[in-house]
Amino acid sequence: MTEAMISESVEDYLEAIFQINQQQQVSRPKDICKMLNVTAPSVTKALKLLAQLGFVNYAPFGMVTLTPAGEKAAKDVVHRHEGLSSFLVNVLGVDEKRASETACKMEHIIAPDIIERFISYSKFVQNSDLCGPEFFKKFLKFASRKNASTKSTKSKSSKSSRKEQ
Amino acid sequence: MTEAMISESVEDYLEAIFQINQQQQVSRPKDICKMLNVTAPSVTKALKLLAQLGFVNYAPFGMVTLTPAGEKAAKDVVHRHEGLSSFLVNVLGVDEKRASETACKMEHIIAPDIIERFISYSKFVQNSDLCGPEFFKKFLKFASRKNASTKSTKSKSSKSSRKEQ
DNA sequence: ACATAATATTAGCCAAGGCTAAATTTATTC
DNA sequence: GAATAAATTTAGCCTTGGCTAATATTATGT
Repeated sequence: MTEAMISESVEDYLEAIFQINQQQQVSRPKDICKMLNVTAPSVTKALKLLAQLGFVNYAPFGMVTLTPAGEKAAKDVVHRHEGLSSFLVNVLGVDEKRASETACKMEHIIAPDIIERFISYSKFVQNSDLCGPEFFKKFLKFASRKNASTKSTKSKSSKSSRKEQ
Repeated sequence: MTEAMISESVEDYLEAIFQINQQQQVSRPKDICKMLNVTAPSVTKALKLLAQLGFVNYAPFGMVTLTPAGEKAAKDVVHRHEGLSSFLVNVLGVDEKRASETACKMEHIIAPDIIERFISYSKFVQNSDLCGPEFFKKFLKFASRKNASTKSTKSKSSKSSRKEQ
């Protein structure tokens, strides 16, 4: 009923600020620009919105920190991001960089309980000895075989299955 | 280099038109409205764009059909949709309806080669006897255990994808 | 065939979230 | 402590893709 709905963009900013603050206590707009690949005016505008939503402490020309609510929301996004990213890496064998990029998009659009399923699955497969450690290797072989016979992507190089661009 | 980039919205319209045409040869704007939960003017506007992109045959007050290019693009979207949907149902145990809703969002944002991974995985797990038929059941149990201890979703169901303002 | 209902279209608005250019503020350097 | 550089903000534009209200067209029922 309350809760105001958080847009994808807002989630991205929260996540970015959280990450930056991990390393330097506070965020400056410039850092956020770099992290999200947007221009400075976009960041200013976003910060005003975040402040208005009660997620950040912000005053013009000042440093940016997360409020408790912002911290909570950010941690939630990060949880989803990391869970999905793990899934992509550990279950599907996607390389780290692309897994993170992909998680970054998935995290906003998939319902939380389904995201938890992804996370559970990832954990399950890793713990489970129902299928040996063979399992993952076999899948990678299976997937690359499929890949070979598929028009799907233009996939530039694709010379060695993993890490294609 | 060419290829013009297809937006999410365009993909949704293509998919909808394709599905409708499966059952009734041609689509009328009204059907598209219903399928996508948008208003008639939105459909008109979209159809003009689709026609301009060369994906549909459309004249005001006329029926809508897909051009060969539109057909190709639509089939591609449908392939991704069904593959992802299968994955969600068969690997993660999500129910059909929500799987379809979720696939509908995932299909636009995940790179094609990664979508193929999802699809491969789904097939692999189903064929593979590396892990018995126990595997899926055990996972469901595992997941519901996890689930119990999670606040996760209010899930409000949002009956049909778009438009929750 | 004509009145009414159903469909489509046009016109124009709105919000989100980018962007550039210009102005302002803060930092740095001699 | 000026002068310049760097960072930030303001102002205003643009595109996408919805929407409503009003208009126009097509279909239907008697």
